[in-house]
Amino acid sequence: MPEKNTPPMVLVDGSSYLYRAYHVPALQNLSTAAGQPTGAIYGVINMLKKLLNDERPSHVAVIFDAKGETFRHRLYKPYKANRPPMPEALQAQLEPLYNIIRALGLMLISAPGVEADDVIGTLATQAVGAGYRVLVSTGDKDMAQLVNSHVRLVNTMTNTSLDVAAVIKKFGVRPAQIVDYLALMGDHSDNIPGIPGVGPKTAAKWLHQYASLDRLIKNANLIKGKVGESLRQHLEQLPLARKLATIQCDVELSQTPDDLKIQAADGPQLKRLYSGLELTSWLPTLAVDTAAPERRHYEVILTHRDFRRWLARLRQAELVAFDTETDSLDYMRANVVGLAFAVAPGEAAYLPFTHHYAGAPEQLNREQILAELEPIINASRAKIVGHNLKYDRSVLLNHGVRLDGIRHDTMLQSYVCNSVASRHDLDSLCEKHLDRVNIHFEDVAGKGSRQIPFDQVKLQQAVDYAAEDADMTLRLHQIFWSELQRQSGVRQKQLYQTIELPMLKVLSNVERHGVLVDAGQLAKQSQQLSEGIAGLEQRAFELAGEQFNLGSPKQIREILFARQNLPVTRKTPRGQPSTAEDVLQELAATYPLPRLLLEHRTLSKLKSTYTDKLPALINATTGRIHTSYHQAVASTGRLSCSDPNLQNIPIRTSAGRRIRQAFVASAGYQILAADYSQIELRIMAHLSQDQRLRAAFAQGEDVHRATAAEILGVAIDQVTSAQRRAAKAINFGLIYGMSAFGLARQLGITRSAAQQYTDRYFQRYPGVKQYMDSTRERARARGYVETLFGRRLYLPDINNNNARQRQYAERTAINAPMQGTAADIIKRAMIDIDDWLQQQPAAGKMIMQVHDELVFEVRHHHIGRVQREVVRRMMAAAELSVPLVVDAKAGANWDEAH
DNA sequence: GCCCACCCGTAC
DNA sequence: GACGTACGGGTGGGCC
Repeated sequence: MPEKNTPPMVLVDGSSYLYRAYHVPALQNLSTAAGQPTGAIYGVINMLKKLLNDERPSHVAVIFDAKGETFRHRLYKPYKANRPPMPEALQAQLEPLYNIIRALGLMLISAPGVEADDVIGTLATQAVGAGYRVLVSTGDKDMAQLVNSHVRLVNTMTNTSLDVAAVIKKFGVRPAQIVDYLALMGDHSDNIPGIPGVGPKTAAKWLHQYASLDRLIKNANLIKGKVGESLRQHLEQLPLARKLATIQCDVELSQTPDDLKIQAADGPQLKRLYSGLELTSWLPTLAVDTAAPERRHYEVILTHRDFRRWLARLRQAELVAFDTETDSLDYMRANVVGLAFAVAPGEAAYLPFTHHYAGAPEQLNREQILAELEPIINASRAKIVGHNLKYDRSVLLNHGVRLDGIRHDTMLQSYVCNSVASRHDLDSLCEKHLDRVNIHFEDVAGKGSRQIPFDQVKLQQAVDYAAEDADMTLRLHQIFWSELQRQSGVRQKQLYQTIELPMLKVLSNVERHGVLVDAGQLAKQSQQLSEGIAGLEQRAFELAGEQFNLGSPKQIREILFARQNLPVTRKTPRGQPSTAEDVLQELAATYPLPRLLLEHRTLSKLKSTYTDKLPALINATTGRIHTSYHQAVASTGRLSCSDPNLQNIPIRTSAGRRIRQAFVASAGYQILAADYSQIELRIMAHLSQDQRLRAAFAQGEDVHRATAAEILGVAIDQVTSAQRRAAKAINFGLIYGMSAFGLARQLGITRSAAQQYTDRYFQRYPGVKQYMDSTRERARARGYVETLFGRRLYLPDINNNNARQRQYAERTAINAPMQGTAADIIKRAMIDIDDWLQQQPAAGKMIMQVHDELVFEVRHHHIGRVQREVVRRMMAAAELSVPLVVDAKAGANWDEAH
């Protein structure tokens, strides 16, 4: 019996592919500069590649019709007589196409005197006899006669597949009746006449009624009506038509099924062929094409005997790709449902523990097996490679098992190789780097309301999915690791190994410890906010003269600009009148309603995003909030976090700060907050080496005040608060690559005034000007910018002809080195501090990172020592040519610690 | 009911 | 069009 899990044999109807590709309009003009047509080649090879990727066969033959007469011509002179000869443009593509197929390591068969159909029929029959599962790839419906429980048709173009049931559904007859069905209908393209007036419906109906052509012929007299008459008139042609439609399954061939095993591809030959045909888009895929023919051997581990065998393999392996399957995305609540390992490409296993559904087999004991595995996954000689192992580490800790033997994480590898890539999840990386589409979680577990937890997924599917993920992780590691080995990747490799990999564990510790929030306090605030919101609503309704939804920009727009005819000063990117904060702020000077809307927005934001949301996220077991830090999201190297986002807790307004008061410490502890002062401007001073800016920091001046004094030409102690505010806006604007227009808008001044400010700034700080110019220039020349520690940020649009996109890339080029270097520095500090804190577990824990700030929960009597040590280590995280200043303060809650 | 774009606002 | 990096809430439209 062919195993469902073993790779299939694929028999490709090359001729059917060839004609279809030739007639694709988009491919018809494809040719080399010298005029060699290549469209059909391109189309056929693409379809083949897709087929190989989709079906992953172990054996393949691509079969073409050869020249010359066949037995069908001898039986029936007019056979295929109305076929025009092969067009010259197609003829010319045959030899190169054959050569590529052979170079790909695939068996090519073109046997004179035998039609492709008969070759396929014969091979399929022999292969099934030898125990293979066979897929016939074709668009030709005649082949449906070959279908049985071991043979399926696949249509690569339409992505459909026909098994016995599908044949019955599609044609209304069983595969064995297809020949009779075809004989009744005839085949115009082969010039075989059918019974006039008989189409698919009638043919199927008759065969349903009489089971076979023979019995139909015997009962032809019983058929009524015009078609019955027609049948009786053409009865004598049916046996011949049947013979012509029957695929021969016993022709003489020089190949046996075993000969069709995929061979190693000939890389150099493929390269020559692709280059010669100017199919340059395929050159980058050569690595995939020429990879050793894929072996896939995925096992399920259900017995102790199998487990022992795999344990030995895991012990022996230099690297083990590892993945946990769980019942939840919440890393604090998730339970391990099963584990997947890969020890070599294609060699993977899934070890299920707790799959339960009707008929699920007995599985090994989770706790016992995890205990036996711990020496491997927690070994000091780390050998575990995984994808986003922070999650797996956490989940295993839920079972008391440590996963600290982490050697590599492919998500972090992808991130350091190219942080700009939009996504670094396993599925995306497989598509991008392995040129393959994985089984997605949704494919096995469903999505939305229909999603089932992984422990209810059938083992068969779970093995395919989980083992594949481990397998792919190992393969991705090989790709990324060789990229990082290259000379050009030396700094990224350093960054990966000394910053990103160690950060994984630090963040895991921070996440798992969590943050204590006072739910009672927040509930009280929610209540007060509700009252405030209700009051504002009432007053707004009175002013508007009608009720409306204050939370709907669309309705606000209607009330303000249509009903009350307030002036439109700014529009949204979609051309709608903007109701954004600064616009309402301006209108509030003249009209009463905008002020109410602003206050309403502030209050409802605080309520919905913070005071309502945070208590809902408290973990029932720990009583604390456990956020998720994302280490591979922000393109500059910063962290981000979600569920909840603790990096945007309000601070600027007093109502907002009350939320910070709810971030508290447990009994006997205090909150300690330590933040870098002006770190990005200091980095700008360091990177630009501007003398005046460096001097300001060296002398410990208030940098915004100093900037104001410089550009306004006043003494430093004469700077007014408005002047300082303007200088601060300029300083921030510089970091963000802001234009004079943006500065003008920010400060509410004219564009020319803003231009004067920036001109004056660059006059006084020429080093900064030079640095900005050279950064843009280098970005244009190299296509990327980098941080002090070698983190690279690619800027594909830096030379884009579209001014908008190009300017956007230029602003990123200015901002990324500063923002990114700051991110590198605080990460270095976190690693160092975490290391130190691990040695004094009683002193306290790191609980949050907010870009330039670290927050700790520290035992009372350790505060002084921890504060000194934290500040010292943060300052020592980088050696800049200006001082790195850290402010720190302890308090009963996060607000007090500022 | 689910998904997504849009607008807006919070942080650094 | 015009200031970088994030996350997320509410609305409202489209889709099933």
